Amino acid sequence: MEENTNTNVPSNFIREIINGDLETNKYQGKVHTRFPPEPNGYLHIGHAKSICLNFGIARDYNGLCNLRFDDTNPAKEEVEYVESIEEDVRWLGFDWEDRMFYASDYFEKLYEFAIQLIKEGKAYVDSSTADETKDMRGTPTESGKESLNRNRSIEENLKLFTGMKNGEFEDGAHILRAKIDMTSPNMHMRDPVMYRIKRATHHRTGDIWCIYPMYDYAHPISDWIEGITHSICTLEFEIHRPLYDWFLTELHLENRPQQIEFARLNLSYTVMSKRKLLELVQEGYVTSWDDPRMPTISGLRRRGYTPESIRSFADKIGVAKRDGMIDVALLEHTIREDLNKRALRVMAVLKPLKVVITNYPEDKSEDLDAINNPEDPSMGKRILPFSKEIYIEQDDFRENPPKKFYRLYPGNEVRLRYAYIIKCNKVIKTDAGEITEIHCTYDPETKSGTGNTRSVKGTIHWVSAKHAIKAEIRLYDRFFVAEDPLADKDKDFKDLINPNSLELLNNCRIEPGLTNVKPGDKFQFERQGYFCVDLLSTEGKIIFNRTVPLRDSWAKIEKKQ
RNA sequence: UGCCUCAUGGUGUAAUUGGCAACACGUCAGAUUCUGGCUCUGAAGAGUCUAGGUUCGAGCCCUAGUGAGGCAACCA
Repeated sequence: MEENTNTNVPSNFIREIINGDLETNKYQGKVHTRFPPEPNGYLHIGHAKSICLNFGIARDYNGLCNLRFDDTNPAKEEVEYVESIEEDVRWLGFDWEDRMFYASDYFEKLYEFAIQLIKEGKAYVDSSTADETKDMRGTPTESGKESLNRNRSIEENLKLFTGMKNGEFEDGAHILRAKIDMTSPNMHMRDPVMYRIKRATHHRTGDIWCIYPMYDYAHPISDWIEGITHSICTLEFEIHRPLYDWFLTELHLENRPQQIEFARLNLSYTVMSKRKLLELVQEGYVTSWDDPRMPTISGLRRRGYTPESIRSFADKIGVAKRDGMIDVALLEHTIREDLNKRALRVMAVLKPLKVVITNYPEDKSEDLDAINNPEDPSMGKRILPFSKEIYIEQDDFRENPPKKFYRLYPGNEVRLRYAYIIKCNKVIKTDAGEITEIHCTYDPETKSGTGNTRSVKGTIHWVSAKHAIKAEIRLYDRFFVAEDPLADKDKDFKDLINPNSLELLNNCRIEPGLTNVKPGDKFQFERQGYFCVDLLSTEGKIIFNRTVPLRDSWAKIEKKQ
């Protein structure tokens, strides 16, 4: 039974499990997954892995995937996060149709199940303090001790738990615990907490409840209620699985979902934990959750990443149980791969150097043809104005060229892309020796598209000085200097922030056709990289973010020298 | 001195379930090129953590080690 129709995705252990379940007809041929974020922060690329995994499996096996908000802790959760999560999942290209749920949808049912467990003697109310509970739990190597309240009568437990629900007690006065085994080598089985009293306004249920279920209790039941077959989560929950199964067993539930754990994503040169990302935002190391240097979905979106590139990345990294670290180079590869096919080519000069073409008529200007995307002829052509004074990239001129430098230097010729071959005759400098402009002559016989066969080693980009428009361009680089900013536990990861992660250029010149760009528009600036119009860009002030530079083999050659 | 899990080129995943270790990224070289991009061609790079065992045959099965990660919120 080969249900996997997506040939881009290599086999993985989760698909093996599903294939096995399909063969044994464990779930009557059904495959139903879910993506269950807690709405307490913004989604990041690690979540994208999980989203692509869960929705991807549902798609490939003709199954379903739910979006479920795991909102059992009102102290940390907000609607703002719910909304951003919905937006991000949708943006990534996935559809939960009418299956958006909340753990809080099941508060009533969860409460009834808790009563059932109390009645069967499998749960009890403990009135110990939090500290006492902690002390009694033992350590990984020493077993715990039973609470004095462990043997309360069912009637008393019922009365107390009802009282907890009805608001008769202070926060922290009691908890409801599952009666399992205080000597278990698995700490999570030592009478885990099922409910705590917490007076906090829940973003959906308001003040209706003052007791809230814990994750370990709510999650298996929520999965079961929704008919989830494969409950996929990250490795740190592995040790919770016996508890997940315990609740389902003790509640006598049929068609039980199974929890499967995979390794979370670690990406080099960044951090992924919500707490650390929050720290970066709150302490002003970045401007916001969607700062283009953030590994959040919204940050990547603003940086210029496409949903397609992120999905392709998720497919390429695979799924396994061993934790490792993925090289950002792979992420960068997927966005280049995607944008290479689709992005309009355009000329932009980031650090302008004026070139005067001395033998070109003063008032003349020409309209030149430029190809929009050599990878896709259907994208057509555009017109580029040319005139006597142009700007080229400062990096494309050297007064004293190193070996293998094919660009402009005194006495050398280069082709101006889509225009003419020019020759550098003179370098104009200030008294201080600073180069202010270059004087060149052009060869009128070498106009692009005229069939002239004379060729030179280098081709450089340019814009016409009097036609070009100004723009601000933000060059982003990796946010940390260390591959794993958390590797050294004695060091604060914030000390490893790359001081040059943002280079702001506000004197850039871009071709005039770009006057009306809109936030989110994506381009390849020829020879430089992929750029995207920033969220805050306006007609009066155009702002571009560099998504990723082009691969640059010259930079490698130069570095070697 | 516990319990759970994991171990395959630099990185990340595969390996028809016991049959010549493959793919992608990265790296290097070359070809092509009006983008030092793309594309194309080729190369280097692991003999599968270690030691035993079973077998005609082991990355895969068994035993014992070693190393790494996780587990002691009224967080998820």
